[in-house]
Amino acid sequence: MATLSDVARRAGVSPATASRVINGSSKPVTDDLRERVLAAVAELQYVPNAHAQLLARSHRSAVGVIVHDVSDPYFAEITRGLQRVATDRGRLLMICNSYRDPDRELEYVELLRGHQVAALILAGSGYHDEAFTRQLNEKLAAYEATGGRVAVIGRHEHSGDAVMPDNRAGGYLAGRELCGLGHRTIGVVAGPRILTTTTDRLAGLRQALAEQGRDLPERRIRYAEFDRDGGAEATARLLDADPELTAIVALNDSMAIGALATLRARGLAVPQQISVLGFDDMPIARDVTPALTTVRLPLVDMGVRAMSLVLDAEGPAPRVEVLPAELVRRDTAGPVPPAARVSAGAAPRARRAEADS
Amino acid sequence: MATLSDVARRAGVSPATASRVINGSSKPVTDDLRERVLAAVAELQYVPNAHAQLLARSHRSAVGVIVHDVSDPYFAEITRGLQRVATDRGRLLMICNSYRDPDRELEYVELLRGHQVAALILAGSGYHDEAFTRQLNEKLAAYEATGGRVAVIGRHEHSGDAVMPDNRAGGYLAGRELCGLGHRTIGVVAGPRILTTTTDRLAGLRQALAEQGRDLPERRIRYAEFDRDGGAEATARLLDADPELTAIVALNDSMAIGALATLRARGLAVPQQISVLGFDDMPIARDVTPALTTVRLPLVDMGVRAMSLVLDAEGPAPRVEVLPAELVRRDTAGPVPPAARVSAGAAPRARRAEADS
DNA sequence: TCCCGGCGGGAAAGGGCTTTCTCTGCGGTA
DNA sequence: TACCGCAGAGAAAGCCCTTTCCCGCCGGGA
Repeated sequence: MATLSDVARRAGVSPATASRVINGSSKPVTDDLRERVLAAVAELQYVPNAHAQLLARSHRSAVGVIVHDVSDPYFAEITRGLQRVATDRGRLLMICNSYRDPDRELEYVELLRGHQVAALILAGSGYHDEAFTRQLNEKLAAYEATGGRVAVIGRHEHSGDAVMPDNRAGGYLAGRELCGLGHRTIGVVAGPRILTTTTDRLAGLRQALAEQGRDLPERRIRYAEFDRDGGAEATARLLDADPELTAIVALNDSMAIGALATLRARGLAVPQQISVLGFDDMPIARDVTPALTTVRLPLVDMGVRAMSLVLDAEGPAPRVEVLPAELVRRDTAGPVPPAARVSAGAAPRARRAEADS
Repeated sequence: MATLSDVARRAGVSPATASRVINGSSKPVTDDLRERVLAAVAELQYVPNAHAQLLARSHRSAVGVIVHDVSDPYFAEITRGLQRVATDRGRLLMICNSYRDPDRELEYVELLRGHQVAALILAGSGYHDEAFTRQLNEKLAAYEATGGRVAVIGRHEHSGDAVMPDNRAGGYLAGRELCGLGHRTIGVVAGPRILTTTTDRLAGLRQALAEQGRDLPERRIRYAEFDRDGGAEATARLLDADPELTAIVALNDSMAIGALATLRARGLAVPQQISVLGFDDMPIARDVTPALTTVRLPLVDMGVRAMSLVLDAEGPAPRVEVLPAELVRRDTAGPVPPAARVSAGAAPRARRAEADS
């Protein structure tokens, strides 16, 4: 691997001059030397050692991002927003997938700190886990103490800058919509209960139902992985336990798609026999059939805001931006089927029997 | 930011000793000193500067990956495979999105070289572009000359190790399936014509049709972006020009989903009135309605193979692994509708008229 | 003619870490 | 008791850059 002094030697100049030419330093260099250096660079296919540069320059430029999984559309969209701003400002992004493993998350904070990132963005749900939260906060505090900037997306645990989707309001929107359509027996396909995202969305849902004088019993909630297969499985369990369900709220769109798959397999017509509501409005939501009614979160915008927060000069107080959720009506949510409206027992049961055959 | 010498000073030892403790060097250190160092590390929240480490150690460990876009399911799956192997071997991955911009691709090769990656993996389609191909090859050659390992996935341009999905055979499979179902007027929704993936798949398709004594005229091909919206748009153009189409082959699943959307909007029933075939078999393919008939590529496995190629000791000749494509029959491809079988003109035209109303 | 200012270039000092080499001090053998 | 060998710790030499500081030289003004 050619080094700067190789280039300098070949060009017959000092490393200092070579460096100045290569980096377009403000210090003037005669055209003659400049050309010789450039020629040497080309001949040797010289590429500066990024680590040596980072070490020599003091200013840090890259930004670290920790997400659950970039290939999950939820995070893919957020990342798109992060990227957009980062690219505009000439920042490099280092993206790490924690796969929702708290330990890995902690490790990545260290790793990114070690890589001297100028800022750190954690996206995804927080955990109901005191010990972990404390550890993470300590690490983040230590990082901030050395001048690092931190922002979180959708996580309560950090006391600093944050972009918060209004999960609770979103849950409320879902609940109100379903109540408005006359649904009374609503099942929930939820993500892991340790995630604050799950509990926040549930809380909003509960509130909407409470306003109608109803509650959401635990037996109508099934917790599973926050993905397609988790949704399919949870829906199956829900249906087995409670055949008279007229609506299912999935706490994210991936789960909703799984729910749709299970419903289709069981021959239940959506929305004629049973309604489904998703959450997030990821791009594929409009392309499933029937197109998914869901609660939209401004995912890309969340990324944009978070990156701006972290790159812009620090404001006075910790800045928290709450971004609103919005209901997107498509084709999976409809009025309660007439049979269910009359009796909450007999008719749906018959339906189930026929569906499972 | 605490440095190693801060730790050493606090522990009352030399930096050398501190380094040995922290890295678990083979050189023995007394328990007393070891504990003092560890305590100092904890108190100072010390994290080694990764750049300084990389600079001081000679051996390179990270692997660079250049893909079109990780959030595109095609690449997400490949990346999953890459990750799996990399994680098993304790390698860090640096993933870069080129967004299919050749210049950016070139830049990323430099960037990753500058970051001293031990190996480089380029995934995605090659380009029909002599100049670019030559430039890329030069850069890769220069990198390999300094001991870097390179593997490409699905790209012809590189003469070294490669993992090649059998795009041509896949195209052939698609063509044969449709011929077998009796289709004679087949439209193609293709990706950018500058991509070798597009032309390879088309070539296979042509070959299958040729065996039945048919050809695939250019007017039945529409080139667009390799994504959902590209597919939707190309399908619309295809239908406008050729209403008597009984089948559409989309050259990847994203485009197929776009095609389905357009068909739905125009009220054409799939597969009763028109069949659709996808390509890749990305995870969502089974969840659209009707579930997508498609040509499966072993995406995760492609990633696994490529990473293994690059991390395993170099074999003698450049190793090229061709991975087979496989037809997955689901619900979007059916026999030619009776009307079309009789007349290739009148009936479908009527159908179109009704659909557009 | 002399001096000064400024420009273009190089020497050298880091930046934070690893690792070889060297040194000290101890126990053991002759 | 003198010497050897080795274990454990430190000194110092890089790794490859950037950047400050300094030096020599040239032109211009007095």
